[in-house]
Amino acid sequence: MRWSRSLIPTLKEDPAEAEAVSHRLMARAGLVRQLAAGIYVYLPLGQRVMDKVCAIIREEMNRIGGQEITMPVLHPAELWQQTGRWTAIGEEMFRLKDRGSRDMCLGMTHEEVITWLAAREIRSYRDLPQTWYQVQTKLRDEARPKSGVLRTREFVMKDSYTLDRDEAGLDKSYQLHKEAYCRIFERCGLAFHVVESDPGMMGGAGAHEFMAPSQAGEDEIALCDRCGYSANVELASSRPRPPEFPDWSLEEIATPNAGTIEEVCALLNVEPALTIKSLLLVTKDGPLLALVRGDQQLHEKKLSSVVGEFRPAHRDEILSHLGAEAGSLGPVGARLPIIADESLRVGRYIVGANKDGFHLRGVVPGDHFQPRWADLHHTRSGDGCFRCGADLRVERVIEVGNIFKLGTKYSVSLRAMYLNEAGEERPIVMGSYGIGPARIAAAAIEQHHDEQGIIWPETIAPHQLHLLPVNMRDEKMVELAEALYAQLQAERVEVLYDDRDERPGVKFKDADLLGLPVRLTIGSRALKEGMVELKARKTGQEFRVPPSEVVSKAKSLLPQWKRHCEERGDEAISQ
RNA sequence: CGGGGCGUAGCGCAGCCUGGUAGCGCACUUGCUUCGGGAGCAAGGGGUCGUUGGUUCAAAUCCAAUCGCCCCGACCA
Repeated sequence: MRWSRSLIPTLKEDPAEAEAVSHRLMARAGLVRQLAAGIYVYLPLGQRVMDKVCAIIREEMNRIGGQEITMPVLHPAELWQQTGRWTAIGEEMFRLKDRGSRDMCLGMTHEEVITWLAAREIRSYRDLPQTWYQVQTKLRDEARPKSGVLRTREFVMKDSYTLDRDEAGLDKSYQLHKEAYCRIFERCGLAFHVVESDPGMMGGAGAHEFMAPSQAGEDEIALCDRCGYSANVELASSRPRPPEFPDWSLEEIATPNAGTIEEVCALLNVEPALTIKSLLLVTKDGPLLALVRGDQQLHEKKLSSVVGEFRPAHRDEILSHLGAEAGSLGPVGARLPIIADESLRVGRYIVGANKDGFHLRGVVPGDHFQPRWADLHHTRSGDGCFRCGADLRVERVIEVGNIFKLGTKYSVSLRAMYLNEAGEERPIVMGSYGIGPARIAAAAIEQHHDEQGIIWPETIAPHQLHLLPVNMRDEKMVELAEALYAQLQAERVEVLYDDRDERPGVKFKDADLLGLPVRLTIGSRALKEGMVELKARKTGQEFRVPPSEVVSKAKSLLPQWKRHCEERGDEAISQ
């Protein structure tokens, strides 16, 4: 590709609205432009990256027996009403009416459509298993689009769905997807973790997420380096380190004007881990006192998975149920259901006395009050792994893929059935699997860049080689550049030829910004000795070679590319 | 949806507090010089100051409403 004839609008400065590294670099390198909040145009280089990523995804999906289809973006409401998601999903779904006033929506995911298709095309156990996938645009009216292409309202997703006759079949399909996904992210040059995740509204029996470490991520995962435990913090269990418990006996102590944990701790000169945070909540079954250790955070999702929806109590409710203000609440003597975090099973603590200005010291949970135990705390770095006890590490990550065991949730509601050998009607057992190619591209940039710009993994770089003649007014240089351009193309090396009549500094800066794996510089310095220069973007290594050796040297600097070419035509792994 | 910030030339910004009719850098056009890390000189083109309404002799500037974008939080199939 000749730069002079291409749309590659690089920017010297960061766009004002871009904060995340990948957002800044994608805009500056001329990969994307923003049309509106969470809506992006992919320019030629950005499109090439997306094409590369999608090609890898398609290869790996086909390898596990996936068949590509394309489902519609526009869906009739009826399908979504049948599964209950028409009402279960809120404002995140784009809804509209057609000219006949029929309710329609824009597809944010395709379980409904795929199940509709399965319901009408699958009849017998002989038709199973099946793996169907598409690479298609999803629309979600996100409450807050952010971080460039990391969270957008319109985005391309590879989504696939497996159809099996039973759980065992699903397990196998699920495992194949898990392995395929690992290969995809590896080939795209990403560092990533596979973690257990919360199946959430997708319903079903199990789920994993593929998480690429990055500061720009929105999720956090807990990792154990010793036993390999890894989970989204939404789900992760941990054992907070117990403090040294003083040998307190039970007594009431005055704590005037000390309401918050910090104030109480400052007043009594103790660490927060020796206190208990008591929160009065209102559930649909009435008031409930929830307890976590003073240095811990209540994990609202964990609690609501145990007690259902809840809200904090109002001041008058607190006064009427416990007879004290929020700063002096405690479980002792409370005539309320109490739920306490597991980490409180041991120790002696300071708790509110349910009497303004007083606390109780030396309270032993399970002894002085009887709670129901549950995992309610937020996992933090340094907590003990609940499996092996080693220190957990909490890392910020970008979710680049997820896999769900759906089970029969959708096949039952949409009547996607098959007949087994005995002639009995059975619901199809389904799985659902998603990957965001734009997130892969952005995560790759987040993980591979420096002050000067992007450092693309070879496999998803928009081009392999950046051909840079230093001076386009030097006939000899141009002659050689043109010859090498033709030769490299003939050898199927993807070349971006910077044939612009720009000053060298501009071209070098842009080359670093675009971050193609190999730069081929043709300049007067080396040319005097009949040489040209090859430089690896990643390592900064430079090589002087005669023009005749450019192709072989360039290829040796692109091992991934070479291996990828050799691998083409691999036999598919059948299911 | 709650909190905060910002909308002035293609991009990045100043001007606003203290009203007097718009400026800087980059980019762009032309010419000359320059050519291995974002060149220099000279001459140009380009802006209903997000929008609407109000105050005023006069509004980019003050007031109100509204739209848009970003960040934090809530939410997130």
